[in-house]
This record gives sequence, structure tokens and C-alpha cells, in this order.
Amino acid sequence: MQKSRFLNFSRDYLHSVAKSNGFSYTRLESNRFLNDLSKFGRIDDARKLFDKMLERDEFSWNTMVAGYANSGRFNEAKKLFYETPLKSSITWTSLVSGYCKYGFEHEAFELFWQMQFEGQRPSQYTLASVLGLCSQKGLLQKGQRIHGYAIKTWFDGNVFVVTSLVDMYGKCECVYDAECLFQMVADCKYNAVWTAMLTGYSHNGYGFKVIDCFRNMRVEGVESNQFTFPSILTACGAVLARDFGSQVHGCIVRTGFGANIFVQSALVDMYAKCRDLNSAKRVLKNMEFDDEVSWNSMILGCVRQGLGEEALSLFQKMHSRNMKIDEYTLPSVLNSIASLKVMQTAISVHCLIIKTGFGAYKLINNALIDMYAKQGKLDRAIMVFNKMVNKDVVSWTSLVTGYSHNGFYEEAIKLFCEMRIAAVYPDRIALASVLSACAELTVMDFGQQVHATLVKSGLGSSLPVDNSLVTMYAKCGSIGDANRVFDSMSTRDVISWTSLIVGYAQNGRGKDSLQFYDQMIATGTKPDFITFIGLLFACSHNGLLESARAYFESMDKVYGIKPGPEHYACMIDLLGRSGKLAEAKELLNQMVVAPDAVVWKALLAACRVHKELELGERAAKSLFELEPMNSMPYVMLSNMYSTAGRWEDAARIRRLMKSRGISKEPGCSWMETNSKVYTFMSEDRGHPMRTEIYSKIDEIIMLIKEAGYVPDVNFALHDTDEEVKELGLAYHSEKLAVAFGLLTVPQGAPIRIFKNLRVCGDCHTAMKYISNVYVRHIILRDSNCFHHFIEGKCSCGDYW
DNA sequence: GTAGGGTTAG
Repeated sequence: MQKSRFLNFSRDYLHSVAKSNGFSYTRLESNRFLNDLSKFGRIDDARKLFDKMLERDEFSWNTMVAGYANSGRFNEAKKLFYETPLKSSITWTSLVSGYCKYGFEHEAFELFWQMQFEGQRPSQYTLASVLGLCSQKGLLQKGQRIHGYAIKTWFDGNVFVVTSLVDMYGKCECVYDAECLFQMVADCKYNAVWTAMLTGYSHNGYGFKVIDCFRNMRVEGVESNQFTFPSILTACGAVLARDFGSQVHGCIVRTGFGANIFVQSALVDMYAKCRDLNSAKRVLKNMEFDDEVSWNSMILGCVRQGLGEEALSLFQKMHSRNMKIDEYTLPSVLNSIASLKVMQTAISVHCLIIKTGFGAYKLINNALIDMYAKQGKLDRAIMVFNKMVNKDVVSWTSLVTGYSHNGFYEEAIKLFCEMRIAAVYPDRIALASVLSACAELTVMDFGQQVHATLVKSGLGSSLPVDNSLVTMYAKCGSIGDANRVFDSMSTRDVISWTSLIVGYAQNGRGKDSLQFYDQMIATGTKPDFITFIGLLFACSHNGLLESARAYFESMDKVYGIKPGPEHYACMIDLLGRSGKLAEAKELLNQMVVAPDAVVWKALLAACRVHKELELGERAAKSLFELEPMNSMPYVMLSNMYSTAGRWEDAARIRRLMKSRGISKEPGCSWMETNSKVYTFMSEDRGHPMRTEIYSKIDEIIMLIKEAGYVPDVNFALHDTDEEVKELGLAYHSEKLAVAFGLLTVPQGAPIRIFKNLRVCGDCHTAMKYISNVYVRHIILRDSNCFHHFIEGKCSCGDYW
């Protein structure tokens, strides 16, 4: 059943009446028909009538011009306009408002100003039309000019014009101006001006002001209508004021607007946004007709609540009921698909989009990029992106984030730069996204530039941006900067606190992490799943076994969060480090969830430290199955055999690894100086400063040996004689990097080194000596955490 | 009256 049925009925009625009477009516009656026909869009029939009319007056001409203009047929409208014998202000206004309705800015204004030269006075309708155009297109300056004109022509006391002005200022984000004008006429109890003010507040995100204003409206006895209710309900949805919205619902029922389709769809939307899906469904069910707008709201409501499957099934119902699928339906549907990982459905919906001609819609393409990226199909996401001709900041951000989520951080940053070259300005969301890529790559230089962009842009900060700044600085080893951003924040959520907790833990200051956790609890913020990962991580890197046990216990007991494999991994890691391998084993057996790769990795690392070959073998074998292409367990196990002197077994594992086509990720360190990145591989001799670097290493080894350093040849893993082993150790990539750092970084500045793998035990010891002998702050970020070497000590407390 | 992209983890 379609809602336009009544409309069709009227049209047919008109048509038959007009035809059966052979157009032979009096002037007055003909004019009335002419008006009706053109109002219902039967412009060609209207023209036939117009041509047959023997007597045409001003009204006939004006109606016909307006009819053409309102149907967007401007060539005919213009022609008739020039033919009109007696042009009045109404004739001019008819054409002007047509141009306004269709958004023809240039034509509308030219005609509007030309009107004055011809000595025609614009009416309140002319001004309202032109102001409507300014609202629609956000033309503040032009709107202000019309406002000035209205003052000069004494229209500023006209409520009709003031209403348009309030609407214009509201839509142009000048709520204060709208308010001033509104207050001047508020006491006239004219419903439309109140509605315009409500809509203005709502449009600018002042949900609570909408509610206040609506209350005042009721106090003043101004009646609400089908235009007021949707506006107030939208605001309730925006500020999650379900209870107030529900009261408005009661008011709607009492005043008899409950059957209006606009009001009903606004109700569905309000309840869905307030996460009361049952009420939303109830309204939807009681609707007389299937209204796609309401269904769209319902689907979106499901998606936002994480009910992807339900959203998808509603969409399928829409489809089977032959409802109209539109440009509002599809983004939500694509969103639900993205969360469900159902590639087959993804492709069929994409086909539907192309078949139904939605392939060129910007928002739909943006949603497609996001959907494919989240499904891990970057190639398809890139294809959609490249085909788009009207990319905006959302299209770019979707792909930037897509790269990030799939681990291509460098590509994410490159694409962000390309976006800037394409003169697309990043917004806060784009900045938050690229900052997280900076954090992953620990490129602080670039991260600072993004931070500067944010400050210069005048966008103002937001919670996600600040959160990602905290993480970016923390991950780049600048925990002080991270803390400064955190302190500057006016509101903080669980993510802000967790970012800081994890940041401190990664920088070897786990005890501070625990203090921040206490502060967080004191402010009433509840920890989440990830907070506990951070906390346990902090404990495990500081050897705080008892605290960790207490946190682990409290997870489920106090906060109802079931520990995942991640939490078990931290606990096992900590037990392993504390030498309590038996207890670690016990915890492993107690696990409710199946141990994943992270758990086995933690156990394997513990076994390596405690030289527990048997358990290590078990962990490694589990990893061979869980992550067949990961070289780490092979290397670890082989190293464990080497350490135990079982060279045969070590070689066997290496051969196994080779036969399975797995290669070890080579150790690599890098440094950034003067915006250049210098990389070092183990025993690397390709560097332009190699001679200086290698003689510096000789000097370093000599000096630190004098200070007490003893090379730990356990970390040199070839079955050769001790002296050769020692030499291999000396040329590990991190040692090459630190030599380069000592040569190039000015005294007093920290030497920042990055390594792709965990730092080796011998290098760790050496770094401590170097920091003391050379009086340097060395910051080494390995794949696991930060090591701040100062005065012979490391921030990790030798746990890493 | 309805729509797209973002922040915390080992």
C-alpha cells in the first residue's frame, strides 16, 4: 500500500472533471482548475487549459509561470514570464521562488536584485523564498544581506519573514542571531517561528535547548503541529532523552498527530536512537503503511546496537515487501555487513547497488569502501575508492582507516598525505585515524605535525582525537607529552584512562599505571576489557604478581568482565617471569576459553627464560599449528636447544622451518635524525658511515668491558667458538644503531632507537653500561615495550 | 522525518 494513493485519486478526479467539461468554464472556474492542475504537477494539462482560455487575467499568467517554475521547467517558465503582459511582484516572485526551490543560486539572486531595478517590491513571500535558498545552501553572507534589506524595507517586523530569518541563521550555524530574532517575536505565539527556533537548536546539536524551548512553548500555550513534533523528537534522539521523548509521544497521541507519517517516522527514529528498540518496533508495527524512512531508522538503530543480523533481516524484509530501497537504507545495510563478515552478502548487495543505479552515490560508495576494508578486502575497497569522482574527507578517511586496520600503517599515512595534496581538509575523525597509524609506526615527527595541524585548523579537540594523541605520544616514548595531553582534556572516558595506563606500562612505569587506575576508579569511570589487559601488562613488566592476581580476580567478580585469552596470557607471562612455571601451567589448564597463540607465546617465552625445554616444546608445537607461518616459535625452540647444547635438535628445527618455507624476520633497528630514517641490520656493512660506526663499536665494547660488562654468549646462536660468538654479538643491529647515535646525536639529547623484534639480552645489558659510561639517555623501543636506559638502569626493570 | 569515516591491547 502506498501513501500516494489519495494523491492519485485526486489527480484522476481532476483530470476527468476537466476533460468531461471540455475546458469550457468561466474565467474564475478555469483559473481554479489551472491552479489545481499545476499544484498537482499536471503542468502539461494546465498548459492545455491555459491555451484554450479565452480570457486570461493576471492570475492565469502568474499561476502558469509558477507551475513551470515549481516543476523545474525554467525554459518554459522564463519564456512565459517574458510574455506576461502585466508583470507584478507576484509574477517575479513566482520565478524567483522556483529558482530558489531548485537551488539555482545565481539565477535566483540575479532575478531578485533585478526586480528592484524594475521597480517591483518584493513581498514577504519573495524574502521567504530567497532566505529559504540561503538556509538550504548555508549562504550566511547572502542571508545577512537579505536581512539588511528586510530591515530597510520594514519587513523585520513581519513574523513570516522573521521566521525565515530564524531558520536561515539556524541552518547557517548562527544560533545566537536566530535566538535574538526569535526573542523579538516570541510573544506573538506564532507556531512556525517556535518550530524554526527548535529546528535551529536541533540542527546545531543543542538538544537540551530544544527540550527547554519546547517546554516554554507549552507554557506559553503555543500549539504544536506536525512540523514541531518531528523536530523535538529528533533532538530527543540526539541527546538520548528517551523519557522526555516518551512524554512527547503521549502529547502527540493526545493532540491527534499520531497518524501523521512524518511524526511516526520521527518517533521510530527517536526510540531507535535512544536504544529502545522495542518501542521503536511497536510504533513501526502500528503504522498503516510501510514507510521506508521509518524502516531506515529502525535498521540504523539495530546497526548502532550491534545487532547486525537483525538489521540485515529487516533489509531483506523490505526487499521482499517490495519497499523502496533508497540512499538512506544502503549505508546502514553496508555497515551491518561490515560488522558481520559475510562476503557473499556483501557482493550481492554491491550488485544490487549497481543494478538499482546507486553506484554513483557518495555516501554509499563511502560505506562500500569501509565495508570492504573491514572485511579485509582492501583491493576491492581501493577499487571503489579509485572509481569515485566526488571523493570527500570521509572517502579518504575510510580508506586510511582501512589500511590501518589491515596493518598497512605506512600506506595509511601516505594516503593521508595524498589527501592533503588533493586539498581535502582533514577533520577530527581523519586526524584521530592517522594519529593511530603514527602511534603504530612510532613516527613522532609526523605525529607532532598532525598535532600541529589540529591546533592550527581551529577544529577544536574531541575525545577520540585527544585519546589518539595520548597513545601516539606514549607509543613514541614521550610519556610526558602524553600526560600533558591527558591533563589538558576537559572530559575523559575509559579509553583516555586506558591509553594512559598502557602508555605508562609500555614506558616501564607500571607502578604509575596502577596509580592512574586508582584515580580512574575514584572518578567513577568503569574499566573495560582492554583496561585490564593494560593493568596486567603493567604488573607483568614490573613483577607485581600479587597486584596482578587481585586485578585478575576483580575482573569478573567486581566488573563482570570474563577474562579472555589476552588476560590469561599476561598472567602466564607474569608467573613465568616470577619463576612460577608450575602455577602458570596450572592456570593454563584452568582456562575456560581455548588458549590462543598469545597464551602459548607467553608460555614459550617463560620456558625459554627458565630453560624448561619440555613445556617449551609443547608450547612451540601448539604455535606451529595455530600460526603455521610464524617464524617465532621455530626460532625460540631452536634457540632453546642451542642454549641447552642440543645442536642437533636446534639444526633439526631450523631444517623443519626451512622445509616449510618459513623464514625468520631479520632483526632490524632504525633511528630518525633530521627527518631521515637510518636502518641497520645485523652485521650490516652497507651504511655510508660504516667505518666510523665499526670503530665506534670497538671503542664502546672496550670501554664498557672496563666498566664490568661481560658478553653473554648464550645469545649468539651458532655452534662456533666463543670469540666468533662474541663478535657476532657486537654487531647486532641495535648496537650498530647506538654507535651511530653516539656519533650523530648531540650530547644531552636522548638517543631514540627502534627495533622490530625484542631486544636481545646481551644488547640489553650492553645498553645499560653504555648509558652509564657515555652519560646518555637511550630510548629503545622494541616490539614489546620501551626501554629507557639511564645511568646504567633500564625502566623495564629487566622484565621484557 | 532517515544516511557514510574515528579513539584504548599483547
